[in-house]
Amino acid sequence: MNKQLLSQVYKHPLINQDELDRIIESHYKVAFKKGDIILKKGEISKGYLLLESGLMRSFVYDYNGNESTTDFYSKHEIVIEVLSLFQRIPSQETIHALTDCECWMLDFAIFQELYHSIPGFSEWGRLWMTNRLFHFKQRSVEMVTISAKDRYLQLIKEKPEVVLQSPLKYIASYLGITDTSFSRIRKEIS
Amino acid sequence: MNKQLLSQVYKHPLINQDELDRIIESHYKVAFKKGDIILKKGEISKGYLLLESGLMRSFVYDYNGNESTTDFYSKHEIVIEVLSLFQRIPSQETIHALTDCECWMLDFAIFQELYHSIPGFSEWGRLWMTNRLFHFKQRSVEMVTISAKDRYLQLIKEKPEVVLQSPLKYIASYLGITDTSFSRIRKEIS
DNA sequence: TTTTTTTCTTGTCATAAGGCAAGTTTCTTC
DNA sequence: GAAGAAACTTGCCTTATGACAAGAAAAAAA
Repeated sequence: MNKQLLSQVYKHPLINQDELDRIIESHYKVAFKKGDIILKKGEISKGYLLLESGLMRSFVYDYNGNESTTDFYSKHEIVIEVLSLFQRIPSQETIHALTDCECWMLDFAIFQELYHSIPGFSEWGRLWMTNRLFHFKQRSVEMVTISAKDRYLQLIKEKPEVVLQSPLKYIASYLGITDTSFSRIRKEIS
Repeated sequence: MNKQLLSQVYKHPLINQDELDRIIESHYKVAFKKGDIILKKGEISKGYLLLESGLMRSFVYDYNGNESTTDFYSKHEIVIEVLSLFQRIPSQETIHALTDCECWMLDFAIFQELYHSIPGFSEWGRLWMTNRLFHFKQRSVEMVTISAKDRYLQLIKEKPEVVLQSPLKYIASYLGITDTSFSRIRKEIS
């Protein structure tokens, strides 16, 4: 078991070595093929994943029934549908592997056990949640205050792997524009 | 001490009566005047508020230096800057009272104590956080998939008090458009 | 009340992005 | 490797929203 990645992700001042080991041992390995659906709209999420390698995306259907990509997940990131997992309700989102992926899985029941028995782990969880909240708040501001072109340039900087590995249409739907417009922006930039 | 509001907000299956009382007793009353700044960009948040009455908004400065309203808070809602409070870092956001407000305040240190000694409270907190995350994720999708006019109609439905009490320019910046455009939309609707 | 400031409206013109449709190019898969 | 299906590009025209500026109305201050 390669603990490198896991111990890096769960690093936190309030988590000691024993606890860290316990957390790490609770994960198990899973793999997905390109195109696999990890979580489907309507299902209840059973746990979350840590990406060892590969690329995933999550999306929802907007009011017009079009897919809208809400996020990309690349290696060393946590792939999770928070609302479905923690409220035990059917997911609005669908999670989709864009490449073959290797992951570490943590089941909900075990997560709960760790969350309530290791104070540092619940701090860690809150910290993570806080960052996500910030991410989406910022995103909702940027979606209207920055032009699509600049949002694209920002994405290139922050997640170059996405631009290299994802089909254009998913990037376009992440940027909130049509693939036609995105194609034009891309042309303009290169 | 009016416990009505507080016990309603903290209602959760895993919090028993004793615990609920302990939580409620930890809050103290504060009042703000219209125009007051509750938290200023650059300060570290000292705790959070529960609005008994009144209206507040939070905003950030976007890349062009313009104010962008990120949220409105009306009565019975929690007014908080999550990132600053939980990560103990200077706030990006500013929180601003749009009317006179009566609030219940909970200090960070006391919150932490409750969070780590009452399991139901940390569940409650995570649940709340989950809902906020959902809110902003959805908002970031809607900001580009729905027209400004429809976002306005939605706001009227969901938070009519905002439309009645907030100056037009803050609503416009919440919708992500200029006040000029918003004025035209409003005209068109009425 | 009068003055000043802020908030809101309206006009004209510019621009980013969308809708639709026709073509290419690149992947699948049989 | 040929056929079909996706993915991507390009052209033409429309539309939502922005930028700037002038003025009206309302609210705050004096």
